[in-house]
Amino acid sequence: MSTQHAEAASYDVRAIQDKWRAVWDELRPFDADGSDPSRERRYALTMFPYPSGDLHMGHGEVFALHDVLARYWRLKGYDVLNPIGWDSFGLPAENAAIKRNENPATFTYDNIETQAESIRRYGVSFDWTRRLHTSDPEYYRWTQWLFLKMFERGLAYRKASYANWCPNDQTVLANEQVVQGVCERCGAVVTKRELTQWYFKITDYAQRLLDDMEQLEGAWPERVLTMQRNWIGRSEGAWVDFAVAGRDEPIRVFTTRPDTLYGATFMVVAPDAKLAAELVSDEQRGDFDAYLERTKQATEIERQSTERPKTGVFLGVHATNPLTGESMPVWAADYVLADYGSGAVMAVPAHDQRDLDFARTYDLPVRRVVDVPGEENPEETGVATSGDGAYVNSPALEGIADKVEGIASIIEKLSADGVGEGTINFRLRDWLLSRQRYWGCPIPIVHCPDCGEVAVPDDQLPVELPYLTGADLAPKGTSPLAAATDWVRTTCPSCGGDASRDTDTMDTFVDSSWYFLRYCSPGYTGGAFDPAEVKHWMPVDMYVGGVEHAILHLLYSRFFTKALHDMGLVSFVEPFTALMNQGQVINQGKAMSKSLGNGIDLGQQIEEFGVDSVRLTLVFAGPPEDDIDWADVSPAGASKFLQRAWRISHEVASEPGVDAASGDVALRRVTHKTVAECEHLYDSKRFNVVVARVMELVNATRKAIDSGAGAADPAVREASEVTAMLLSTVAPYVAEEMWAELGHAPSVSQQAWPTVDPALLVDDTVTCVVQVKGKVRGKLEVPPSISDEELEALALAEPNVARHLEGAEIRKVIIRAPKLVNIVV
RNA sequence: GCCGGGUUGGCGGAAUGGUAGACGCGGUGGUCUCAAACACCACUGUCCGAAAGGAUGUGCGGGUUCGAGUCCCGCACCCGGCACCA
Repeated sequence: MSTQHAEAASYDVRAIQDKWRAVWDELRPFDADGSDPSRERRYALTMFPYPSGDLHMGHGEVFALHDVLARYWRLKGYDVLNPIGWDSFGLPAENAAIKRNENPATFTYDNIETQAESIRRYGVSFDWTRRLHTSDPEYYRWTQWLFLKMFERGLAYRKASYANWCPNDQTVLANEQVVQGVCERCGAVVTKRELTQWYFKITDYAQRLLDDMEQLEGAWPERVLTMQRNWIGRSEGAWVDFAVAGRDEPIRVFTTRPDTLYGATFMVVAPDAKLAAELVSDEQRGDFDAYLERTKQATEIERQSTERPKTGVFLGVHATNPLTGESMPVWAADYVLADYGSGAVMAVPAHDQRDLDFARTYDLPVRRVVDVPGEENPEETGVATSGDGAYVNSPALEGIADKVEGIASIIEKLSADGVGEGTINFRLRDWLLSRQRYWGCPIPIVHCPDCGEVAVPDDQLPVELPYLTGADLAPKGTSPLAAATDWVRTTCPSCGGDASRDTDTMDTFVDSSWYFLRYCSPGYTGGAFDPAEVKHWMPVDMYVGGVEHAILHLLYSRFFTKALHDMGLVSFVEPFTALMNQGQVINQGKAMSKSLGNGIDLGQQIEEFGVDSVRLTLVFAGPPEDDIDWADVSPAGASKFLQRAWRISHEVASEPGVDAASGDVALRRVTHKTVAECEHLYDSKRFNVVVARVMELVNATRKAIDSGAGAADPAVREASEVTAMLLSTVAPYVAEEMWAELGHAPSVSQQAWPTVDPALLVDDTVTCVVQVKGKVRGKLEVPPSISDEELEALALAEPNVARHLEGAEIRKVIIRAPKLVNIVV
């Protein structure tokens, strides 16, 4: 037999890729059906790509992992929706267009065609009939429609505020797009600009975004839920009003420690909050203006640094402590943030480190009101205390030594006096959605001198982008659309007078906040989506994508879904019932980068090893969420295995349709156990282990052919057919080829999941481990039905066990028939 | 600082509280070959031993249990998130 192997048969990787691709195009086995409402459905979704150049390794991994599940679900008989599209608005296309003196559509749609071709070659089982691009007017018409729905309900509004500004991209950014003070996209240091911008009122949904995470617990990665919780930043406390002499409005502050109110010795207001400018006295105005100017110059990085010494300026006014009636100086300092809480705080230097640092810098009084056991007086040590302890200098809290109780008690007192109330504050800010760039969805609003902000009527949507090219797109700090004067000039839909269009475009995250709904009915013209189709397909059963969207896209999509729910447009409140974050593909311990020269090109790997081998390599490397170091894996090994698997199908010597029941029982047991176990493994997303089980099946089949039942045994055919089916989820081309070798008509991906014979899951004999004092001293081959008594007798008779029992007294025998006996001496 | 996740051979990784290291990579030896490649077979945690067998072993220290990689307590280190958020 070894002579045969010396010229081992093999399949032509490239030929079968071309062959089966054509067959799939003809058969369309991956289009979602939807015609039978009683058939159970599954929605598999992968984060749609941005059309930058060709696919890279990261795409290769997401598509491979997500397709395993889609294909498994199809084998299980579900009607599977597995759509693909492009997130095709965005800056890279615009920057390329400026450089090449083109319109961004050229770059965008060229890249989309390149990627589409690569994805087809990659054999992903997408339903291409539902393909969409967010930059198509037929798509963004509905993005505008949804914006207007938000506008109608007051969820989209315009306000003047200090916004994050990226000096490189020349546009404002949402908070979510500023990471540690730099632009999430380009890395430029972000500054602040006062601008009037559009916002979505995501803060209205803060509590629900938090509460509904309960539904996602266990189905979303814990770290993503944690990130969202951190980002939303719920904080319980109270607001407290401090009266100011000569002013009607009090200074309102948010505090989580109202119980330390007796320790408040001064107030601090954010310099860039309106309140500061209102409060400042004439004598202090010069100093304040200078300080405010310095604050504005500071970058987000500088502003957020905790290392920086505290600075501030006295505002020349005093506020009154509502509990003690004491007069407290009011300062402005940039350690207080304008857009959190009310932009003002009561400073309790003894029990807040920041306040203490400030107090020591400007020689302000420190008064301890909580005596924390084992901790020194903060005034002397310079270390603020925040723990529980007996309240001191706090008449209203006498006898209380518990923080929770103290807080409740003070809130009650403040409420009774009408100067405070318990409240909840969030870190989450409203979503700034305007962008001063061209290649995005125009905001469908007309500004009328008489009527104000007027929605563009439905029948006039979409508001299409004017065709601009090259230098006309160059960032100037204002939207390029403003330069298209003919486009801007329009009439007011309300009064018919002269008016102008809004010249900003939307953040591209708006486009992607609802695309999963559009997939359900991509051609629908009666609205953004057909409610009946959405009801049928949504919510998404598995969403696969990178963790970098943990708080951007995923939070926004959750918000959109809830808003649409409240509008009565969808029946569910969470769009993605399960989420999987694939790891990164790295090389030699480091992220791939041009500067390191360690990049691995997906296309090149496919050229060398073929699609199936690359996909198998990515799936087999480890758990889906773990990073893959390309230096640790072996696409050549994957190739070898696939050839081995195929060769078996080539050697099978029985006819299709032969009854497996007469086949070799030992091999049949392996086959049926593999099917049963893989089902469980797929369901728990352990695809790497699925591959390992299929490898074991192939090994067992090889052995049966070479030194057992032989290639003509029906069990060998059964094993090979199961191998082809399981393999079709990971390596679709070779699986089809095997299926054809086995004499079947395509497509293997449309076959029904094999039926497991429960009788074959039980072995004739099982290995029983015999332990003495918990250590393995012998093994027995016993029938699975063996009784405890029989097993104990056999165990005690085992020679090596008997040797270890010599001279010892048996105290207890634990029997877990038929697998284990533990003898305690 | 707060929150979340992790730590298993040379490497990637398997293990409903019951044989730790499945499967693969790499390595060693062999079959085939004039030779090589391909393929196939065997071995491969560490230490002692010719073998039988024994000792030891899942980041560290304790605990629960007949039995712990798995459960509980404490600690170290690594990765990720948030952080002048009052």
